[in-house]
Amino acid sequence: MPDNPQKEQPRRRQARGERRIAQLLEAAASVFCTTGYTAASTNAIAREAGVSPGTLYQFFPNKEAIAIELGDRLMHEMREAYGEALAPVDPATPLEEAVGAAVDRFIAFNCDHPVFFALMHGPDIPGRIAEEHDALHATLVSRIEALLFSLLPDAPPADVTRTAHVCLGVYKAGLELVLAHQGAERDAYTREIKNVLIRYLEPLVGDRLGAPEDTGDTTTRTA
Amino acid sequence: MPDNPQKEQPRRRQARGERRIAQLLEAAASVFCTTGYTAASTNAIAREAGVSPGTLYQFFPNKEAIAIELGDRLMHEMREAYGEALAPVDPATPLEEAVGAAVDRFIAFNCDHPVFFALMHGPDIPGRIAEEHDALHATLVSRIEALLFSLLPDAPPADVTRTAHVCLGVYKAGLELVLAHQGAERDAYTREIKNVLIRYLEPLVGDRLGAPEDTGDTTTRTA
DNA sequence: GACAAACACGAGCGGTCGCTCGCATTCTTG
DNA sequence: CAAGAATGCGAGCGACCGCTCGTGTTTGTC
Repeated sequence: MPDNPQKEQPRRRQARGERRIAQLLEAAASVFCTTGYTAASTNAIAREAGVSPGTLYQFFPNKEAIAIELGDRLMHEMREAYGEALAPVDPATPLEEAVGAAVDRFIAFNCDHPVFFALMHGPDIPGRIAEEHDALHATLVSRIEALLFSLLPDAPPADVTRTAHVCLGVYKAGLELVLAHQGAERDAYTREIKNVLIRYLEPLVGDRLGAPEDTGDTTTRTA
Repeated sequence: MPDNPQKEQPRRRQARGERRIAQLLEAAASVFCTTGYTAASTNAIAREAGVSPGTLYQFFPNKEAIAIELGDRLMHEMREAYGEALAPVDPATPLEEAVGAAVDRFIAFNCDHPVFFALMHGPDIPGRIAEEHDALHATLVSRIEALLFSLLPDAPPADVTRTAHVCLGVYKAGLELVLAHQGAERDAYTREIKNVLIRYLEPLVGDRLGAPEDTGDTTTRTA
């Protein structure tokens, strides 16, 4: 057995091929954005890229692979550019700052790459992309959970998890509103989303700072 | 010209036909729920209803008409059962009560009719359903605007509109979370959505009642 | 019972879509 | 330059889908 059955022989790509791949992915992003994944035909993607259907299938085994490759590149770019937004948050950071920074980063990424939203929120996406989305979703939820738990060590875990899911859901709804507007209105909606999240979380953690309520707690204050 | 060109002759339906129509709509609701509108094939709907494709087209001119009829019936049922949730709100009602009642009503309706969510939020719905959804959306936004305006007569209209859109977006995100859970967890998420909305709106209207802030305003207080 | 209208069937038509295949062209390598 | 690999083309295959049509069955009316 000279060849391993599972190992696909790595075709030696020429520079031309790499250019075609990038071109096809760009065309696919455009078509996915305007029509969604299922409604996007491979012939339309090839036409948008100015090549023939056969050429498209020279570089991608099937339609799903196009979306997967696009999703992988977006994920990589996201982790590279905004990975720190996923990093554990310093508990000393004011709530407004932490929420504002995270929201700004993710909204900026989605505004720069609208196809990300189209791929992740389509109801008809291929299984692999759905897996990636679920993984990202779970990562974000656990990050938010960690932040909340560091602020509310005595809260029931189920409540923390639920609150984290609500935060992420609110962010996604806000993202949709933000992407639907432009310019000053877009900024105003971004501001509103931060307000929603801050006002939602403030009563939970607000007693740590500056706004003491007579709830009888004796938790230590930072600063 | 003995016949009016635009007037479709009303076929005399027998009781059997009405039963078939209800049966087909129920099957369509089931298929739409599980696969979405575009991915649902008319053959699958007919199979689910236990009839042949030809029978389906005895009662519906095309696939879109099935979704439209389903949407119309849902809209009618919604207006009949929960129309009062759309009615103008008495400005004297406490915020918690108004928000809680509206959220409860709409969430109950969506839990009873999950196909409503599938039809209204699919990205591939036919134009007529999209129109109905937009109309409903606009109605809800203007209702919320009216409520907000009655509480904040001196706020810029653009801000009121934006706040209304944010409220509706938050509600929709919450609806998705609520529908994804069951039992006690579902109730807990419902409670959280109300919290998000109340805490978001409270700082805007809270100064009308009990929690005066030294913002220097001299607006008259009710009660 | 006679007759027409409504109901029911399911093979199949026209069309689209994902994808293939045979062949031409361009690049790399020796 | 020659040979082979990578790239490029586009007609078209097979499958599926929305929908039709000819035919047969049930129901209502006289």
